[in-house]
Amino acid sequence: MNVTIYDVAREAGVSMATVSRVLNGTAVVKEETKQKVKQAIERLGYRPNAVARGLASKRTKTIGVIVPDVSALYISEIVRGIEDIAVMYRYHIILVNSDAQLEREIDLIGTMWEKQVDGIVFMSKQVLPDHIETFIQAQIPVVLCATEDPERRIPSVNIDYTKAIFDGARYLIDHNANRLLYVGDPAAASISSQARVKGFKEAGKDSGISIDILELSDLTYETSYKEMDYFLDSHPVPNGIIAVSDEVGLAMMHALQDRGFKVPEDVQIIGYDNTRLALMSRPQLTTISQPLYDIGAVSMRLLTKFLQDEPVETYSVVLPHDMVIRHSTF
Amino acid sequence: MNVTIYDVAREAGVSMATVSRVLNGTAVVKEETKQKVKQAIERLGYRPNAVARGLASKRTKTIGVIVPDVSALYISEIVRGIEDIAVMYRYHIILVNSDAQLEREIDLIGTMWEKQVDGIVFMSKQVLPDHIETFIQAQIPVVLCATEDPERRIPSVNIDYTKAIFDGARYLIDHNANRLLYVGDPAAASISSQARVKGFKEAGKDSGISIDILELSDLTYETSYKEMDYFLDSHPVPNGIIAVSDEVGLAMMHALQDRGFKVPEDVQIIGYDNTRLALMSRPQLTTISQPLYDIGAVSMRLLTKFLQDEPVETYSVVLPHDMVIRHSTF
DNA sequence: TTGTAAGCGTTATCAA
DNA sequence: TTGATAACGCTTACAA
Repeated sequence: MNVTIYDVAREAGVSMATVSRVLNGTAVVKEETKQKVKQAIERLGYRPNAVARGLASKRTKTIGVIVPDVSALYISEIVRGIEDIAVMYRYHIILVNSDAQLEREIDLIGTMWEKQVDGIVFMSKQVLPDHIETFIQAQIPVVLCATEDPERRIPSVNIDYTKAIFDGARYLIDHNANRLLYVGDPAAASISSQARVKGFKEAGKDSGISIDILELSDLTYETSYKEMDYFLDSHPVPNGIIAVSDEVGLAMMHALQDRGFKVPEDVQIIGYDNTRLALMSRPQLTTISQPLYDIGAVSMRLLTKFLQDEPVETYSVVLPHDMVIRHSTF
Repeated sequence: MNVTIYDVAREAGVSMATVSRVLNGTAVVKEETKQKVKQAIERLGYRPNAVARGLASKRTKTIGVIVPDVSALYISEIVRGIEDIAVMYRYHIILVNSDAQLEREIDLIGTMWEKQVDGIVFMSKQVLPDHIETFIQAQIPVVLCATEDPERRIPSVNIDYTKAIFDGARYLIDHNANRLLYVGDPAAASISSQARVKGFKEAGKDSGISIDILELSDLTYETSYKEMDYFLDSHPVPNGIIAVSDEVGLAMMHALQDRGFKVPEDVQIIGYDNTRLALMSRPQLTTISQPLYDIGAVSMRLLTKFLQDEPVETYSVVLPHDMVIRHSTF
């Protein structure tokens, strides 16, 4: 059998209440007693049982983290941010993958509820009424991470996707590009896609600028390359491209280069995410950088504020994005 | 206050034991009673409290997953494998990052103990006596994932790193390379590094083959590029290279190409991991593929066997690796 | 087939 | 400053 708080109490010649007190520092204990208890703990190799503690205190010091897929590069970076801050505040995270499926997401929120997590960091393509309803029903503090509630009823941490793409497009325009192409997934796929397309369109409203959009069926290098290649058969070559990711940006670069076009002379390209990929192309890729780690970290920090009843100024945190200028643009 | 099993019992007009029985299917319950209970659960929106259940049953259905850093590409892929199988067996995972620091690792094992996890999937550079001791003390089933106990006291899942590099080197030799270079981190850094270097040396024992090793100070693209560039100043150009990762392989390729060498004509290059990166270079990178997802999945599966007292044939599982031939080799 | 009641290992509320 | 003791919400003998 395992050593319990009761064993420690007996060993130290005090009551279990006192042991609990020195363990949690919830009340003043005479220094001498405290030492006795600590020594007993040491001697017995006692470890408090977090489950029992969770039951008694109704707080598990555990956060549910629901993501579409940890193995996605940008997500694992965010998760790292979440976990680091969680540890800092003495929380642990239960990590689950939803594969971006609504039913599974709802189900997972329920499971988190059963697990009595103190809070949830939630990530998904979009937030639907079903989500909101479940959150409310479960009565668990939630922070949306890189995800937004259109009605802003749930706190969230994001960057301004619209402005990010807008800035990128403006940069191209300011550097003499006038035939712009945005390459991404179908805008219907997620809130952030819609936001990006919106930014692109806004930037292209100038006179003399033509804009076009290439919707990819998926966001892998191979598909992007092929579909761009196909696109070029029937469309004039753009001289400015913004891609939804560095991987797609790289595919664009290769598709163009393989047709004999020069980057950035003939066409300038901007990627997205500032992954290591952007460094490994020739020329190196200019890219829009999202502070992924920070998005995770700030989400978790925001959640801790709710959990500790700290005052919260901003419910919808917007983190600044950045453009990293390399050599695929002027 | 939350709905408890007691509320359900009253609502259904049965005892809480009966409710527990229909919940867990631990005993036969009359169909009629079962229906009553189920309806009561439905009406009340009851969710069992996993913490209370964990305390009473002494099993939390939770697995601790200790990794150096989730945000590392290959690790997040493994974690995904772990989580998928965990879900399949109705477990959840608590994920923690150790940053490969011994002290933190030991500490985390202790925390997992407090959390009363049913088992641990452990990943680290190496397994030291301190680890083993802590595992034993905690009395929690552990599976080492992509990590090995030199004395094989703890079950583990790996690929045969020695053979993987050996195979790669043999491939190069069979394709007329006779000046081989292995590029990796210092062999002292981890068990797997040592294993790889060993495989390389073994393959190079043939007459007429010269082998060399370049130890990188870190494994990023930039550093690798620079250190290779420096290396080439004072060493003859190898005609066959095996890199410790695709990223490093890519750096090698670029360093060579920038000096005017042709890949694979002048020098053949083999990467490691079969990441998406390998597809994105020109020429595309031949690479040694580790089944990362599977390593995670099999680790977790193995752990479930221990947890459910299923018979286990192999304590040290070795998964097959693979060579993906592309265009950086003949 | 069902009910009773004793844990599980803490925290938290009273008293002392 | 400390000690009893009642929760916490469930599982699990043991009875019935």
